[in-house]
Amino acid sequence: MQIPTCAPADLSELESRAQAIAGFSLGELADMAGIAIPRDFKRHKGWTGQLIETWLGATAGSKPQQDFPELGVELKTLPINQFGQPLETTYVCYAPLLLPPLITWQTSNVKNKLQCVLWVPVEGERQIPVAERRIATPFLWQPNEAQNALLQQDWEELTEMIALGKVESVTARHGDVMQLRPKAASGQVLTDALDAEGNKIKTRPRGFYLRKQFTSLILQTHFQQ
DNA sequence: ACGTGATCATAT
DNA sequence: ATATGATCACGT
Repeated sequence: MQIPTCAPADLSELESRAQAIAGFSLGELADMAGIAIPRDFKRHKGWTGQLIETWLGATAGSKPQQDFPELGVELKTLPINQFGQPLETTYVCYAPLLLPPLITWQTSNVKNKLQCVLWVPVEGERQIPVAERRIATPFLWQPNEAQNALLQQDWEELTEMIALGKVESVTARHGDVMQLRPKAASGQVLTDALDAEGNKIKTRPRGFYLRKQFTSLILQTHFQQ
């Protein structure tokens, strides 16, 4: 098995590549790719995601769009426990705090990113050495009507808060399936936002995250069928 | 025990 | 500074 040298030409090629790495350990995949394996993720938090990107042929780099733009697919690795339940929330995208005036759910980055996701569940329990953690079964997901409605509802609630200049009163407790949380290198990083009077303020950058309960439902729904 | 808020590495 | 890849770790 070899690292692909180009992006997958179509959806079936992406799916084949994903199925091909299922069952392998992170150590095996890293060795075959000539990538060093960290002892833990304290200083290597995105390591698994980048390893899987390499194996699937995603273009490296940080673009505000999908990982496979020509296929309209976003890649997400998801750390799971021995029962197949998510261990972490899932980052979706940066949250604009100075809202484009005509933004709607339909035109939002969240909707765009979540239209089609290739989920790659990976064993993530800290007791398992990084090299021994295995890739579970990857699968493509598109939100069904109910899931889409939940996401839209949360996006609209959170976006309205931002639009009303109430970013700083939003906590991670808002949102049923998706939350807004700080997303930065440290608590000292500040970006522009608006207060309730429309004045520019400085606040911590935020990102949208999917709650574990929601990604757990996605896994359950997929694997029960 | 768990989720929230904080944090780490890297590219542009 | 923005944005990607996320997990860490403390307070509740």
